[in-house]
Amino acid sequence: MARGKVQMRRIENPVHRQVTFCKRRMGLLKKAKELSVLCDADIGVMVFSPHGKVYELATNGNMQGLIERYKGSNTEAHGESSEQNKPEVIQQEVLLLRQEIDLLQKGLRYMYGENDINHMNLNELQALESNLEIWVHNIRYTKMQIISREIEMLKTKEGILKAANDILQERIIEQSGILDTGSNMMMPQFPFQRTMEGGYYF
Amino acid sequence: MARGKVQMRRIENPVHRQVTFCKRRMGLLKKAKELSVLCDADIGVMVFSPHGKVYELATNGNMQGLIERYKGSNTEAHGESSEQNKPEVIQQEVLLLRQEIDLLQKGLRYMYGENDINHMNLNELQALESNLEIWVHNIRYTKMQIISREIEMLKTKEGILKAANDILQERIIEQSGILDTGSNMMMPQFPFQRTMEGGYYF
DNA sequence: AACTATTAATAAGA
DNA sequence: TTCTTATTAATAGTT
Repeated sequence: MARGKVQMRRIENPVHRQVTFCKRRMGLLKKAKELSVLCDADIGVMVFSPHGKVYELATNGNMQGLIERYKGSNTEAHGESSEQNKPEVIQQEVLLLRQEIDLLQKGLRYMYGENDINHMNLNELQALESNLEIWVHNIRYTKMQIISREIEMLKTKEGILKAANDILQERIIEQSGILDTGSNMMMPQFPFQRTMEGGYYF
Repeated sequence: MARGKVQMRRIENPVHRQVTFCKRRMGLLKKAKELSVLCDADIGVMVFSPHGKVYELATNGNMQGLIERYKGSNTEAHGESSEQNKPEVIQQEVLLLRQEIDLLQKGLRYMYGENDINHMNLNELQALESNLEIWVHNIRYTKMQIISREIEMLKTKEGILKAANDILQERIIEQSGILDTGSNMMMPQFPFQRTMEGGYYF
């Protein structure tokens, strides 16, 4: 949609294809989120890259729930479940639990749009409370993943620099020996003391 | 995207909402098809209207297949078998869901004191909601402080080590000059290249 | 459902 | 991957 039309066929150039995949995938998920928010719909999107990687979006934060719901609506339409010979009671239970969660999460969204909380009953509010923690947990988990990655990378850099330090120091000692001077006295105290090697309190 | 921006929140006017739902739903499915064709990806989209109607798209013509694939990619990481609907698996799922709910409810009760949630009125519940948000926020804030401190310290250490590197390198160059040998040729390439200087996504 | 004035998405280039 | 920009595509409000 820019700098020229694009033909609706597979992009042959692999680089172009990858770039477009990345951009349009983001666009698609954004559109899905918008539709969900604007129109109060639950949406699940699964994208399978040609290399097998999976990208997903479940606007209620629970793809399993949406899948259950999808299967439910599907089998209901056909009047029966053709494949599951399993204890249906338990499966039904999972379905109900997930549907409940879906509903409650939907209620949560009202909280941030308008104050429709006043129109919810005691049970709904109770469920909403439980959901807040789940919601917060999901966000927190994602952030923690990012932060952990960041810290790991910083630690790696630290390790590399320390190794570099050690090598450089050895070199100085070597050369000092060759010089045979008292210049060691002036040598800075490297590597620096290590501190704070303890765990991280996530 | 036309005749004025639209706020990203639920459209209150039911007619507008319905119209937008229809238009954007079509747009979403179109985008999904395009992405699929252009980038050779398989895509599944499930849209659940607020009234329970289901709209779907499976670019390979088989949503069940995509769901299986999704589940497979999800559980492969955990090394589980491909049998998703084994009674044991489902039972386990119910157990986990229940435990999660139980845990959250315990936390809520603990937070509010000894009061049983079931005996609370609307106002109390609303107060509880506020408290929960504050509570969660405080925990998150404290953790962020700790993590920020951690990252700051790592960065400081990095800076110190880099500075040390520079000094050591200078020293080597100096001493090499005194030696007046060709040993520079063997000098390692320090300091190491800086990479990953990007921001942190808190 | 059709029509457009606008906004949003994005292809190409850097 | 990310940013910018020139264009096309999507769509909000209207008819």
